Amino acid sequence: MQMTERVAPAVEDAPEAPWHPVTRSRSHELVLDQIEEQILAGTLRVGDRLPGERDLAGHLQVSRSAVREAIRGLEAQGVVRSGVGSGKDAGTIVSAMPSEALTRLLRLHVALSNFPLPDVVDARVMLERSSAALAADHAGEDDLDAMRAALDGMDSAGIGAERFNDLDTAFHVAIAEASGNRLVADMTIALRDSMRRPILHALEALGPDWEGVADQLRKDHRAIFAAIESGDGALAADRVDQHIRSAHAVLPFATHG
Amino acid sequence: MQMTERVAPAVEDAPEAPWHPVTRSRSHELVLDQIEEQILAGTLRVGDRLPGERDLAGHLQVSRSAVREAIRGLEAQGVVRSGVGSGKDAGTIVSAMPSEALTRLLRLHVALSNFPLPDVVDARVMLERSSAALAADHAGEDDLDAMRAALDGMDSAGIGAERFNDLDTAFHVAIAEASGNRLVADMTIALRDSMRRPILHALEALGPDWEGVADQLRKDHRAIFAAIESGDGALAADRVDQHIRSAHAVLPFATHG
DNA sequence: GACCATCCTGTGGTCTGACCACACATGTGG
DNA sequence: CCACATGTGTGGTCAGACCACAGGATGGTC
Repeated sequence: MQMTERVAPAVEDAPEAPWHPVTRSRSHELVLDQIEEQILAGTLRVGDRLPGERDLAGHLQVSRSAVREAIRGLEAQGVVRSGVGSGKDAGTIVSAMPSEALTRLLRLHVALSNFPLPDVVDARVMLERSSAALAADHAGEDDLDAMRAALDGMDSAGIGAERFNDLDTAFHVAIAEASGNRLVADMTIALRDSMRRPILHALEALGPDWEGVADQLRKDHRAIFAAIESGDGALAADRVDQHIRSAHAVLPFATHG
Repeated sequence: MQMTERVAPAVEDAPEAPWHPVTRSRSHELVLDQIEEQILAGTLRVGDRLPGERDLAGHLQVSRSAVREAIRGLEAQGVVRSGVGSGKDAGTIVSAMPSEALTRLLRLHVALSNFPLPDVVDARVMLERSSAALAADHAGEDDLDAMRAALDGMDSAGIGAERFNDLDTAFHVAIAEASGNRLVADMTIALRDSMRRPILHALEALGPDWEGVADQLRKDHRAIFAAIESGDGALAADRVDQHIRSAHAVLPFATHG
Protein backbone atom coordinates (compact mmCIF):
# COMPACT_ATOMS: atom_id res chain seq x y z
CA MET A 1 0.00 0.00 0.00
CA GLN A 2 1.30 3.38 -0.99
CA MET A 3 -0.35 6.37 0.60
CA THR A 4 0.20 10.04 1.08
CA GLU A 5 -3.06 11.61 2.05
CA ARG A 6 -3.92 14.89 3.68
CA VAL A 7 -6.23 14.97 6.63
CA ALA A 8 -8.36 17.96 7.47
CA PRO A 9 -7.66 18.86 11.08
CA ALA A 10 -10.54 19.92 13.31
CA VAL A 11 -8.84 22.47 15.46
CA GLU A 12 -10.55 24.15 18.35
CA ASP A 13 -9.06 27.60 18.60
CA ALA A 14 -7.54 28.14 21.99
CA PRO A 15 -7.21 31.77 23.08
CA GLU A 16 -3.46 31.43 22.59
CA ALA A 17 -1.67 30.14 19.54
CA PRO A 18 -4.49 29.84 17.02
CA TRP A 19 -3.88 27.92 13.83
CA HIS A 20 -1.75 24.89 14.77
CA PRO A 21 -0.73 22.06 12.45
CA VAL A 22 -1.99 20.97 9.07
CA THR A 23 0.73 18.54 8.26
CA ARG A 24 -0.35 15.75 10.58
CA SER A 25 -0.41 13.20 7.81
CA ARG A 26 2.92 11.48 7.67
CA SER A 27 2.24 7.89 8.52
CA HIS A 28 5.04 7.52 11.02
CA GLU A 29 3.56 10.46 12.90
CA LEU A 30 0.20 8.78 12.98
CA VAL A 31 1.83 5.70 14.44
CA LEU A 32 3.64 7.89 16.94
CA ASP A 33 0.36 9.55 17.89
CA GLN A 34 -1.30 6.22 18.53
CA ILE A 35 1.48 4.96 20.75
CA GLU A 36 1.69 8.25 22.64
CA GLU A 37 -2.05 8.19 23.11
CA GLN A 38 -1.82 4.78 24.75
CA ILE A 39 0.88 6.08 27.04
CA LEU A 40 -1.12 9.17 27.98
CA ALA A 41 -4.21 7.05 28.54
CA GLY A 42 -2.28 4.77 30.82
CA THR A 43 -2.70 1.69 28.64
CA LEU A 44 1.04 1.46 28.17
CA ARG A 45 3.09 1.55 31.33
CA VAL A 46 6.78 1.45 32.08
CA GLY A 47 8.01 -2.07 31.54
CA ASP A 48 5.38 -2.99 28.99
CA ARG A 49 6.53 -4.46 25.72
CA LEU A 50 5.26 -3.16 22.39
CA PRO A 51 4.18 -5.65 19.73
CA GLY A 52 6.91 -6.64 17.33
CA GLU A 53 7.63 -4.15 14.59
CA ARG A 54 6.27 -6.49 11.96
CA ASP A 55 3.08 -7.17 13.91
CA LEU A 56 2.52 -3.52 14.65
CA ALA A 57 3.05 -2.61 11.02
CA GLY A 58 0.49 -5.23 10.05
CA HIS A 59 -2.13 -4.11 12.54
CA LEU A 60 -1.72 -0.43 11.72
CA GLN A 61 -1.60 -1.11 8.01
CA VAL A 62 1.65 0.72 7.46
CA SER A 63 5.11 -0.35 6.48
CA ARG A 64 7.63 -1.50 9.00
CA SER A 65 9.69 1.60 8.20
CA ALA A 66 6.90 3.84 9.42
CA VAL A 67 6.71 1.92 12.68
CA ARG A 68 10.45 2.06 13.13
CA GLU A 69 10.59 5.79 12.53
CA ALA A 70 7.89 6.29 15.11
CA ILE A 71 9.84 4.20 17.58
CA ARG A 72 12.94 6.29 16.91
CA GLY A 73 10.92 9.31 17.90
CA LEU A 74 9.89 7.73 21.16
CA GLU A 75 13.42 6.59 21.76
CA ALA A 76 14.71 10.12 21.36
CA GLN A 77 12.31 11.17 24.07
CA GLY A 78 13.62 8.50 26.40
CA VAL A 79 10.33 6.68 26.45
CA VAL A 80 11.22 3.34 24.95
CA ARG A 81 14.26 1.16 24.59
CA SER A 82 14.81 -1.46 21.92
CA GLY A 83 16.83 -4.62 22.21
CA VAL A 84 17.49 -7.44 19.79
CA GLY A 85 17.55 -11.13 20.42
CA SER A 86 14.94 -12.84 22.55
CA GLY A 87 13.86 -12.86 26.14
CA LYS A 88 14.35 -10.29 28.87
CA ASP A 89 15.80 -7.28 27.09
CA ALA A 90 14.50 -8.11 23.66
CA GLY A 91 11.83 -6.16 21.87
CA THR A 92 10.77 -2.58 22.26
CA ILE A 93 10.00 -1.82 25.86
CA VAL A 94 8.44 1.23 27.45
CA SER A 95 11.00 2.56 29.84
CA ALA A 96 12.01 5.66 31.69
CA MET A 97 15.06 7.63 30.80
CA PRO A 98 13.81 11.18 31.20
CA SER A 99 17.11 12.52 32.46
CA GLU A 100 19.15 11.64 29.42
CA ALA A 101 16.45 12.74 27.03
CA LEU A 102 15.96 16.04 28.78
CA THR A 103 19.68 16.66 28.81
CA ARG A 104 20.09 15.92 25.13
CA LEU A 105 17.19 18.16 24.25
CA LEU A 106 18.28 21.15 26.27
CA ARG A 107 21.90 20.78 25.26
CA LEU A 108 20.97 20.98 21.59
CA HIS A 109 18.67 23.93 21.98
CA VAL A 110 21.14 25.81 24.11
CA ALA A 111 23.81 25.16 21.50
CA LEU A 112 21.47 26.49 18.83
CA SER A 113 20.97 29.61 20.92
CA ASN A 114 17.28 29.02 20.91
CA PHE A 115 17.44 30.23 24.46
CA PRO A 116 19.26 33.50 25.12
CA LEU A 117 22.17 33.02 27.49
CA PRO A 118 20.84 35.41 30.15
CA ASP A 119 17.62 33.42 30.21
CA VAL A 120 19.57 30.24 30.71
CA VAL A 121 21.52 31.80 33.55
CA ASP A 122 18.36 32.99 35.27
CA ALA A 123 16.78 29.59 34.88
CA ARG A 124 19.86 27.91 36.28
CA VAL A 125 19.87 30.24 39.25
CA MET A 126 16.24 29.53 39.94
CA LEU A 127 16.65 25.76 39.67
CA GLU A 128 19.93 25.49 41.52
CA ARG A 129 18.71 27.74 44.31
CA SER A 130 15.93 25.25 44.88
CA SER A 131 18.20 22.27 44.49
CA ALA A 132 20.71 23.64 46.97
CA ALA A 133 18.06 24.57 49.49
CA LEU A 134 16.47 21.15 49.25
CA ALA A 135 19.85 19.46 49.36
CA ALA A 136 20.65 21.22 52.62
CA ASP A 137 17.65 19.45 54.10
CA HIS A 138 17.80 16.11 52.36
CA ALA A 139 21.43 15.38 51.62
CA GLY A 140 22.60 12.04 52.98
CA GLU A 141 26.16 10.98 53.66
CA ASP A 142 26.41 9.49 50.18
CA ASP A 143 25.44 12.76 48.60
CA LEU A 144 27.93 14.70 50.68
CA ASP A 145 30.65 12.21 49.77
CA ALA A 146 29.97 12.72 46.09
CA MET A 147 30.30 16.47 46.56
CA ARG A 148 33.52 16.06 48.54
CA ALA A 149 34.99 13.83 45.86
CA ALA A 150 34.31 16.45 43.22
CA LEU A 151 35.72 19.23 45.38
CA ASP A 152 38.85 17.29 46.22
CA GLY A 153 39.33 16.38 42.59
CA MET A 154 39.19 20.04 41.60
CA ASP A 155 41.98 20.73 44.11
CA SER A 156 44.35 18.34 42.33
CA ALA A 157 47.59 19.99 41.30
CA GLY A 158 48.07 20.60 37.63
CA ILE A 159 44.51 19.78 36.75
CA GLY A 160 43.48 20.80 33.26
CA ALA A 161 40.55 22.98 32.34
CA GLU A 162 38.58 20.10 30.87
CA ARG A 163 38.95 17.86 33.88
CA PHE A 164 38.21 20.78 36.16
CA ASN A 165 35.06 21.57 34.24
CA ASP A 166 33.90 17.96 34.40
CA LEU A 167 34.35 17.91 38.15
CA ASP A 168 32.62 21.26 38.42
CA THR A 169 29.68 19.76 36.59
CA ALA A 170 29.83 16.72 38.84
CA PHE A 171 29.61 18.95 41.90
CA HIS A 172 26.52 20.72 40.68
CA VAL A 173 25.01 17.42 39.62
CA ALA A 174 25.66 15.97 43.06
CA ILE A 175 23.78 18.84 44.65
CA ALA A 176 20.87 18.35 42.30
CA GLU A 177 20.78 14.63 42.99
CA ALA A 178 20.71 15.33 46.70
CA SER A 179 17.66 17.55 46.39
CA GLY A 180 15.33 14.59 46.55
CA ASN A 181 13.19 16.04 43.77
CA ARG A 182 13.65 13.94 40.66
CA LEU A 183 12.18 16.47 38.26
CA VAL A 184 14.02 19.49 39.60
CA ALA A 185 17.21 17.44 39.68
CA ASP A 186 16.83 16.34 36.09
CA MET A 187 16.15 19.85 34.86
CA THR A 188 19.08 21.17 36.87
CA ILE A 189 21.39 18.50 35.53
CA ALA A 190 20.22 18.98 31.99
CA LEU A 191 20.83 22.71 32.12
CA ARG A 192 24.20 22.50 33.80
CA ASP A 193 25.23 19.82 31.35
CA SER A 194 24.11 21.92 28.43
CA MET A 195 26.51 24.61 29.67
CA ARG A 196 29.40 22.21 29.98
CA ARG A 197 30.86 22.76 26.56
CA PRO A 198 30.32 26.54 26.45
CA ILE A 199 31.94 26.85 29.86
CA LEU A 200 34.90 24.76 28.78
CA HIS A 201 35.45 26.95 25.77
CA ALA A 202 35.21 30.02 27.94
CA LEU A 203 37.79 28.62 30.34
CA GLU A 204 40.14 27.83 27.50
CA ALA A 205 39.64 31.29 26.07
CA LEU A 206 40.92 32.73 29.32
CA GLY A 207 44.35 31.34 28.61
CA PRO A 208 46.75 31.40 31.57
CA ASP A 209 44.29 33.49 33.58
CA TRP A 210 42.02 30.52 33.98
CA GLU A 211 43.79 29.48 37.18
CA GLY A 212 42.69 32.65 38.90
CA VAL A 213 39.09 32.07 37.94
CA ALA A 214 39.36 28.45 39.01
CA ASP A 215 40.55 29.53 42.43
CA GLN A 216 37.50 31.71 42.90
CA LEU A 217 35.26 28.88 41.79
CA ARG A 218 36.93 26.55 44.29
CA LYS A 219 36.23 29.02 47.09
CA ASP A 220 32.62 29.39 45.98
CA HIS A 221 32.15 25.64 45.89
CA ARG A 222 33.60 25.12 49.34
CA ALA A 223 31.34 27.82 50.73
CA ILE A 224 28.28 26.27 49.10
CA PHE A 225 29.23 22.85 50.40
CA ALA A 226 29.67 24.19 53.90
CA ALA A 227 26.20 25.71 53.84
CA ILE A 228 24.65 22.48 52.62
CA GLU A 229 26.56 20.34 55.08
CA SER A 230 25.43 22.56 57.94
CA GLY A 231 21.84 22.31 56.76
CA ASP A 232 21.41 26.01 56.09
CA GLY A 233 19.21 25.98 53.02
CA ALA A 234 18.71 29.71 52.67
CA LEU A 235 22.42 30.37 52.87
CA ALA A 236 23.17 27.61 50.38
CA ALA A 237 20.66 29.08 47.95
CA ASP A 238 22.15 32.55 48.21
CA ARG A 239 25.67 31.27 47.74
CA VAL A 240 24.73 29.21 44.69
CA ASP A 241 22.97 32.23 43.28
CA GLN A 242 25.97 34.45 43.74
CA HIS A 243 28.31 31.73 42.47
CA ILE A 244 26.50 31.19 39.20
CA ARG A 245 25.99 34.86 38.47
CA SER A 246 29.56 35.88 39.20
CA ALA A 247 30.94 32.97 37.20
CA HIS A 248 28.92 33.94 34.18
CA ALA A 249 29.97 37.52 34.60
CA VAL A 250 33.64 36.57 34.51
CA LEU A 251 33.61 33.92 31.81
CA PRO A 252 33.99 35.17 28.23
CA PHE A 253 31.31 33.30 26.34
CA ALA A 254 31.58 33.16 22.59
CA THR A 255 28.54 34.59 20.91
CA HIS A 256 28.78 31.67 18.59
CA GLY A 257 28.50 33.76 15.44
CA MET B 1 26.81 -3.03 2.91
CA GLN B 2 25.40 -4.88 5.88
CA MET B 3 26.92 -4.13 9.21
CA THR B 4 26.21 -4.63 12.86
CA GLU B 5 29.38 -4.10 14.83
CA ARG B 6 30.06 -3.44 18.45
CA VAL B 7 32.34 -0.63 19.44
CA ALA B 8 34.34 -0.65 22.63
CA PRO B 9 33.51 2.55 24.50
CA ALA B 10 36.32 4.48 26.08
CA VAL B 11 34.57 5.86 29.09
CA GLU B 12 36.23 8.24 31.48
CA ASP B 13 34.68 7.51 34.85
CA ALA B 14 33.13 10.63 36.22
CA PRO B 15 32.70 10.67 39.98
CA GLU B 16 28.98 10.25 39.39
CA ALA B 17 27.23 7.74 37.19
CA PRO B 18 30.00 5.25 36.38
CA TRP B 19 29.43 2.72 33.61
CA HIS B 20 27.32 4.41 30.92
CA PRO B 21 26.58 3.04 27.46
CA VAL B 22 27.74 -0.06 25.66
CA THR B 23 25.21 -0.12 22.87
CA ARG B 24 26.45 2.84 20.87
CA SER B 25 26.66 0.93 17.65
CA ARG B 26 23.40 1.18 15.80
CA SER B 27 24.11 3.00 12.61
CA HIS B 28 21.27 5.47 12.87
CA GLU B 29 22.65 6.47 16.26
CA LEU B 30 26.04 7.08 14.74
CA VAL B 31 24.43 9.30 12.15
CA LEU B 32 22.54 11.06 14.92
CA ASP B 33 25.76 11.57 16.83
CA GLN B 34 27.47 13.13 13.86
CA ILE B 35 24.67 15.58 13.21
CA GLU B 36 24.37 16.47 16.88
CA GLU B 37 28.09 17.00 17.05
CA GLN B 38 27.88 19.51 14.23
CA ILE B 39 25.12 21.31 16.05
CA LEU B 40 27.05 21.38 19.32
CA ALA B 41 30.16 22.57 17.51
CA GLY B 42 28.21 25.37 15.90
CA THR B 43 28.74 24.13 12.36
CA LEU B 44 25.02 23.69 11.92
CA ARG B 45 22.88 26.67 12.84
CA VAL B 46 19.19 27.36 12.86
CA GLY B 47 18.02 27.81 9.30
CA ASP B 48 20.72 25.65 7.78
CA ARG B 49 19.66 22.91 5.43
CA LEU B 50 20.97 19.37 5.79
CA PRO B 51 22.17 17.52 2.71
CA GLY B 52 19.51 15.44 1.02
CA GLU B 53 18.80 12.11 2.62
CA ARG B 54 20.28 10.26 -0.33
CA ASP B 55 23.42 12.37 -0.37
CA LEU B 56 23.90 12.07 3.35
CA ALA B 57 23.43 8.34 3.19
CA GLY B 58 26.06 8.17 0.49
CA HIS B 59 28.61 10.28 2.30
CA LEU B 60 28.13 8.46 5.59
CA GLN B 61 28.10 5.09 3.88
CA VAL B 62 24.85 4.00 5.42
CA SER B 63 21.43 3.29 4.05
CA ARG B 64 18.88 5.98 3.59
CA SER B 65 16.78 4.34 6.30
CA ALA B 66 19.52 4.93 8.84
CA VAL B 67 19.66 8.59 7.92
CA ARG B 68 15.91 8.91 8.09
CA GLU B 69 15.71 7.30 11.51
CA ALA B 70 18.35 9.68 12.76
CA ILE B 71 16.38 12.60 11.41
CA ARG B 72 13.27 11.32 13.15
CA GLY B 73 15.23 11.46 16.39
CA LEU B 74 16.19 15.06 15.80
CA GLU B 75 12.67 15.88 14.78
CA ALA B 76 11.33 14.49 18.03
CA GLN B 77 13.66 16.84 19.85
CA GLY B 78 12.33 19.79 17.90
CA VAL B 79 15.66 20.42 16.26
CA VAL B 80 14.86 19.89 12.61
CA ARG B 81 11.86 20.13 10.35
CA SER B 82 11.40 18.28 7.07
CA GLY B 83 9.44 19.41 4.08
CA VAL B 84 8.90 17.89 0.66
CA GLY B 85 8.89 19.55 -2.69
CA SER B 86 11.48 22.11 -3.65
CA GLY B 87 12.44 25.62 -2.65
CA LYS B 88 11.87 27.47 0.62
CA ASP B 89 10.40 24.88 2.95
CA ALA B 90 11.81 21.85 1.20
CA GLY B 91 14.46 19.62 2.60
CA THR B 92 15.46 18.98 6.18
CA ILE B 93 16.15 22.25 7.93
CA VAL B 94 17.63 22.93 11.33
CA SER B 95 15.00 24.82 13.22
CA ALA B 96 13.89 25.72 16.68
CA MET B 97 10.83 24.24 18.25
CA PRO B 98 12.00 23.67 21.79
CA SER B 99 8.66 24.45 23.35
CA GLU B 100 6.71 21.73 21.62
CA ALA B 101 9.44 19.17 22.06
CA LEU B 102 9.85 19.95 25.73
CA THR B 103 6.11 19.74 26.25
CA ARG B 104 5.78 16.39 24.50
CA LEU B 105 8.68 14.99 26.46
CA LEU B 106 7.51 16.07 29.88
CA ARG B 107 3.91 15.14 29.16
CA LEU B 108 4.92 11.59 28.36
CA HIS B 109 7.16 11.18 31.36
CA VAL B 110 4.61 12.67 33.70
CA ALA B 111 2.02 10.28 32.30
CA LEU B 112 4.40 7.39 32.88
CA SER B 113 4.77 8.54 36.48
CA ASN B 114 8.49 8.79 36.00
CA PHE B 115 8.21 11.89 38.12
CA PRO B 116 6.34 11.62 41.41
CA LEU B 117 3.37 13.97 41.52
CA PRO B 118 4.59 15.91 44.57
CA ASP B 119 7.86 16.56 42.75
CA VAL B 120 5.94 17.89 39.77
CA VAL B 121 3.90 20.15 42.00
CA ASP B 122 7.00 21.53 43.70
CA ALA B 123 8.64 22.11 40.37
CA ARG B 124 5.57 23.87 39.06
CA VAL B 125 5.43 26.09 42.10
CA MET B 126 9.07 27.01 41.71
CA LEU B 127 8.73 27.78 38.00
CA GLU B 128 5.42 29.58 38.15
CA ARG B 129 6.52 31.67 41.11
CA SER B 130 9.33 32.95 38.95
CA SER B 131 7.14 33.34 35.90
CA ALA B 132 4.55 35.31 37.83
CA ALA B 133 7.12 37.53 39.49
CA LEU B 134 8.77 38.27 36.17
CA ALA B 135 5.42 38.77 34.49
CA ALA B 136 4.51 41.41 37.05
CA ASP B 137 7.51 43.37 35.83
CA HIS B 138 7.48 42.61 32.13
CA ALA B 139 3.88 42.04 31.13
CA GLY B 140 2.75 44.25 28.28
CA GLU B 141 -0.79 45.11 27.34
CA ASP B 142 -0.94 42.16 24.93
CA ASP B 143 0.00 39.76 27.69
CA LEU B 144 -2.58 41.20 30.04
CA ASP B 145 -5.21 40.95 27.34
CA ALA B 146 -4.46 37.28 26.86
CA MET B 147 -4.88 36.71 30.58
CA ARG B 148 -8.14 38.68 30.63
CA ALA B 149 -9.48 36.68 27.72
CA ALA B 150 -8.79 33.42 29.54
CA LEU B 151 -10.32 34.73 32.76
CA ASP B 152 -13.44 36.02 31.03
CA GLY B 153 -13.79 32.76 29.18
CA MET B 154 -13.73 30.83 32.43
CA ASP B 155 -16.59 32.98 33.68
CA SER B 156 -18.86 31.90 30.85
CA ALA B 157 -22.10 30.40 32.05
CA GLY B 158 -22.50 26.67 31.64
CA ILE B 159 -18.90 26.12 30.70
CA GLY B 160 -17.80 22.49 30.76
CA ALA B 161 -14.89 21.06 32.68
CA GLU B 162 -12.85 20.48 29.56
CA ARG B 163 -13.24 23.99 28.22
CA PHE B 164 -12.62 25.38 31.68
CA ASN B 165 -9.44 23.38 31.99
CA ASP B 166 -8.21 24.53 28.60
CA LEU B 167 -8.74 28.15 29.56
CA ASP B 168 -7.10 27.55 32.91
CA THR B 169 -4.08 26.23 31.04
CA ALA B 170 -4.23 29.22 28.73
CA PHE B 171 -4.13 31.56 31.71
CA HIS B 172 -1.05 29.96 33.16
CA VAL B 173 0.56 29.87 29.74
CA ALA B 174 -0.15 33.56 29.27
CA ILE B 175 1.63 34.34 32.51
CA ALA B 176 4.60 32.25 31.49
CA GLU B 177 4.76 33.93 28.09
CA ALA B 178 4.72 37.32 29.78
CA SER B 179 7.74 36.47 31.90
CA GLY B 180 10.12 37.47 29.17
CA ASN B 181 12.28 34.44 29.86
CA ARG B 182 11.93 32.00 27.00
CA LEU B 183 13.42 29.03 28.82
CA VAL B 184 11.47 29.47 32.03
CA ALA B 185 8.34 30.04 30.01
CA ASP B 186 8.83 26.89 27.98
CA MET B 187 9.46 24.77 31.04
CA THR B 188 6.46 26.29 32.77
CA ILE B 189 4.24 25.68 29.78
CA ALA B 190 5.49 22.16 29.32
CA LEU B 191 4.81 21.26 32.92
CA ARG B 192 1.39 22.90 33.07
CA ASP B 193 0.48 21.21 29.81
CA SER B 194 1.62 17.86 31.07
CA MET B 195 -0.87 18.27 33.91
CA ARG B 196 -3.71 19.19 31.61
CA ARG B 197 -5.10 15.74 31.17
CA PRO B 198 -4.63 14.59 34.77
CA ILE B 199 -6.33 17.78 35.98
CA LEU B 200 -9.21 17.27 33.58
CA HIS B 201 -9.75 13.75 34.84
CA ALA B 202 -9.62 15.02 38.40
CA LEU B 203 -12.23 17.67 37.64
CA GLU B 204 -14.49 15.12 36.05
CA ALA B 205 -14.03 12.80 38.98
CA LEU B 206 -15.43 15.52 41.23
CA GLY B 207 -18.80 15.15 39.60
CA PRO B 208 -21.25 17.95 40.41
CA ASP B 209 -18.90 19.35 43.03
CA TRP B 210 -16.58 20.58 40.34
CA GLU B 211 -18.38 23.91 40.15
CA GLY B 212 -17.40 24.75 43.69
CA VAL B 213 -13.77 24.02 42.98
CA ALA B 214 -13.99 26.03 39.79
CA ASP B 215 -15.29 29.01 41.73
CA GLN B 216 -12.31 28.92 44.03
CA LEU B 217 -9.97 28.65 41.06
CA ARG B 218 -11.64 31.67 39.47
CA LYS B 219 -11.07 33.70 42.62
CA ASP B 220 -7.44 32.59 42.77
CA HIS B 221 -6.90 33.53 39.16
CA ARG B 222 -8.42 36.98 39.55
CA ALA B 223 -6.24 37.62 42.60
CA ILE B 224 -3.12 36.52 40.73
CA PHE B 225 -4.03 38.68 37.79
CA ALA B 226 -4.57 41.70 40.03
CA ALA B 227 -1.14 41.27 41.55
CA ILE B 228 0.50 40.99 38.14
CA GLU B 229 -1.44 43.92 36.73
CA SER B 230 -0.41 46.09 39.66
CA GLY B 231 3.21 45.09 39.19
CA ASP B 232 3.58 43.44 42.58
CA GLY B 233 5.86 40.52 41.77
CA ALA B 234 6.29 39.17 45.27
CA LEU B 235 2.56 39.11 45.87
CA ALA B 236 1.92 37.46 42.52
CA ALA B 237 4.46 34.77 43.33
CA ASP B 238 2.90 34.04 46.69
CA ARG B 239 -0.58 33.89 45.25
CA VAL B 240 0.47 31.54 42.46
CA ASP B 241 2.21 29.38 45.02
CA GLN B 242 -0.86 29.17 47.20
CA HIS B 243 -3.10 28.63 44.18
CA ILE B 244 -1.20 25.66 42.81
CA ARG B 245 -0.75 23.96 46.15
CA SER B 246 -4.35 24.34 47.23
CA ALA B 247 -5.62 23.18 43.88
CA HIS B 248 -3.55 20.05 44.02
CA ALA B 249 -4.67 19.46 47.56
CA VAL B 250 -8.33 19.56 46.53
CA LEU B 251 -8.19 17.67 43.26
CA PRO B 252 -8.53 13.90 43.46
CA PHE B 253 -5.76 12.62 41.23
CA ALA B 254 -5.94 9.05 40.09
CA THR B 255 -2.88 7.14 41.12
CA HIS B 256 -3.00 5.64 37.67
CA GLY B 257 -2.50 2.09 38.81
C1' DG C 1 7.33 41.06 -25.04
C1' DA C 2 4.00 38.84 -21.86
C1' DC C 3 1.83 34.89 -20.68
C1' DC C 4 0.67 30.16 -19.75
C1' DA C 5 0.97 25.13 -20.16
C1' DT C 6 4.29 21.57 -20.13
C1' DC C 7 8.07 18.87 -18.73
C1' DC C 8 12.06 18.16 -15.75
C1' DT C 9 14.33 17.74 -11.48
C1' DG C 10 15.08 17.15 -6.75
C1' DT C 11 12.96 16.79 -2.20
C1' DG C 12 10.99 13.96 1.50
C1' DG C 13 7.42 10.00 2.31
C1' DT C 14 6.31 5.30 1.73
C1' DC C 15 6.48 0.55 0.68
C1' DT C 16 8.48 -4.09 -0.22
C1' DG C 17 11.28 -7.84 0.55
C1' DA C 18 15.36 -9.43 1.78
C1' DC C 19 19.40 -10.63 4.85
C1' DC C 20 22.20 -10.13 9.31
C1' DA C 21 23.39 -10.70 14.27
C1' DC C 22 21.69 -11.99 18.29
C1' DA C 23 19.62 -14.61 22.36
C1' DC C 24 16.90 -17.79 23.82
C1' DA C 25 14.16 -22.39 23.44
C1' DT C 26 14.27 -26.81 21.91
C1' DG C 27 15.83 -30.85 20.32
C1' DT C 28 19.62 -34.29 19.66
C1' DG C 29 23.62 -36.84 20.12
C1' DG C 30 27.12 -38.30 23.14
C1' DC D 1 23.37 -35.55 32.38
C1' DC D 2 25.77 -32.57 29.61
C1' DA D 3 27.34 -30.45 25.20
C1' DC D 4 26.26 -29.19 20.90
C1' DA D 5 23.37 -28.22 16.84
C1' DT D 6 19.04 -26.30 15.23
C1' DG D 7 14.91 -23.49 15.22
C1' DT D 8 12.49 -19.21 16.04
C1' DG D 9 11.61 -14.54 16.82
C1' DT D 10 13.57 -10.04 17.83
C1' DG D 11 15.45 -5.62 16.22
C1' DG D 12 19.08 -3.67 12.76
C1' DT D 13 20.29 -2.88 8.13
C1' DC D 14 20.09 -2.59 3.41
C1' DA D 15 18.72 -1.91 -1.64
C1' DG D 16 15.58 -0.38 -4.85
C1' DA D 17 11.44 1.17 -6.24
C1' DC D 18 7.40 4.40 -6.64
C1' DC D 19 4.52 8.49 -4.98
C1' DA D 20 3.24 13.42 -4.21
C1' DC D 21 4.89 17.72 -4.26
C1' DA D 22 6.96 22.38 -5.51
C1' DG D 23 9.57 25.00 -8.00
C1' DG D 24 12.57 25.93 -12.33
C1' DA D 25 13.33 25.50 -17.21
C1' DT D 26 11.38 25.13 -21.60
C1' DG D 27 8.84 26.32 -25.39
C1' DG D 28 4.97 27.54 -27.39
C1' DT D 29 0.93 30.97 -28.22
C1' DC D 30 -1.16 35.42 -28.44
